[in-house]
Amino acid sequence: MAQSDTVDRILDAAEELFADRGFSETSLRMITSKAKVNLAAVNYHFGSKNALIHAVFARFLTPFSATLETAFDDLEARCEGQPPTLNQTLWALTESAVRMPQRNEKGISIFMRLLGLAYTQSQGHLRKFLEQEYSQPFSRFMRLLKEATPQLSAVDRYWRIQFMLGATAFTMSSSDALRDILQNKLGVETTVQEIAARLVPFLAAGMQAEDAVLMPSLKEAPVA
Amino acid sequence: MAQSDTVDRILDAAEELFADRGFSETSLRMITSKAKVNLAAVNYHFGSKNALIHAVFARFLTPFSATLETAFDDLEARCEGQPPTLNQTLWALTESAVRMPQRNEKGISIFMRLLGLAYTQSQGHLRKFLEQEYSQPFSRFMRLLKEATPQLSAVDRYWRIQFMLGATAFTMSSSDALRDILQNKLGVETTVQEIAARLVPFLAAGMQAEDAVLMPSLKEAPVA
DNA sequence: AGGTGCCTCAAACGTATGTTTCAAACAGAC
DNA sequence: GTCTGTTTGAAACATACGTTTGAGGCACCT
Repeated sequence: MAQSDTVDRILDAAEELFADRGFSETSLRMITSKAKVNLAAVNYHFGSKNALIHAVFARFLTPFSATLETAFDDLEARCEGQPPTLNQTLWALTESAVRMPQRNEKGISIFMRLLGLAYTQSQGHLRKFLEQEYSQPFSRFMRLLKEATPQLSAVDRYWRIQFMLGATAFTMSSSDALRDILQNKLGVETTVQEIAARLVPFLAAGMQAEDAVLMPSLKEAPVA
Repeated sequence: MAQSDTVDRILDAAEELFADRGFSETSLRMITSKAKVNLAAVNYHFGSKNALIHAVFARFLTPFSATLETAFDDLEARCEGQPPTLNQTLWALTESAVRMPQRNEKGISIFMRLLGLAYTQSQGHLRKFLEQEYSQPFSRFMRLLKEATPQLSAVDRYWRIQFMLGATAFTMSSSDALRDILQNKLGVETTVQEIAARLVPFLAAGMQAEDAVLMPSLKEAPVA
């Protein structure tokens, strides 16, 4: 075997198991036995379980954020000073994700689920790690979003970004299960690319929705 | 003390801790010590930790699904045969949630987070429990959605419902953290009602977006 | 007073977890 | 071949978990 292919085997097994079962619910013994590796190897190579979790994210996120930066560079160059539209920005992100070299057939969806879990499970260390490690492309995406939706108030934009993130993370995170259901119910096959193609228009439309009206309950029952 | 106020103290503590930290990350010892109750009381009154989780959901969900049913009844009666609009349907759901009698100041948001966790954490027993216990109002909501969006193909509708579910579950599931961020960044206070008031227009707009176009990467770079 | 159910308590049980240890195996340099 | 630093191996460690136990308390009934 190549020099310490143990490390990669651990990362592969951990990535898949974390995505399937969450972080706390995945033990080191599950990981090492799936990876066919000795238990102590994890602590030897990574130091701790938390550090392993960080490494799983870093292996995907570091090349991805580089890809994303150049995609944004291209986009801004093509727009010559004018701010890119919302659709363009969302597509730049989506295509960067979809075009990432994929380790196996499950591809991007595993990682989408991991990102969803990172936000959902209250693993303080993970959020802190992600925020301080990948703040640059994140901030840039936020800036592009802001320039593409100047009509929104900061608060509206903030919440709608959360809604976008939620729709994306949730859908992608369970896309395997959802695809199966769709297959059984309607007999339709679906790829991650097609899901993305459906998701982006949904997100763009929601992002550009009319301003929220007052809640009907505060006045009368809603009509029409 | 009143007859077994222990049960309620356990439920209160469990509800809050589960919402804060997730199910696996919350131990019975945390719950019983927060509730100022003996450790064995959980297994005595509920039988197991999983059964306690179910009880936490049932305490909220059972009255809620009753409220929701009457809300749907009212809505359909008001529409006199015509199918309710998408906005009406979403508002009926939202208002039913918001109007639930709240046990404490944190109110509905704790429970929204629990529902999000239920979908996110891969606790098989929980999803099974929720699906077979509350399938009726769920199916009814789905039927209303279908009648409110006749222009969508079944596949489009299916995916967009997942997007809605994701935006809702994800946002609500981390709404405390998000509110804190918003508080610190922009100095704005936000109630769950206000989040819901922002969420519904976003969802409705996304649900009714124009049909998805082909993915730009399949042809040329996106312009305008 | 005595007895009966329901409940609480402290302690223990068995198991699973993350981590550590230390000897053995291995690779490459001399 | 021998030495050196790195990696693997089986076993143990300490801790935390969910659950069970059995003795005790308390209220209520006859």
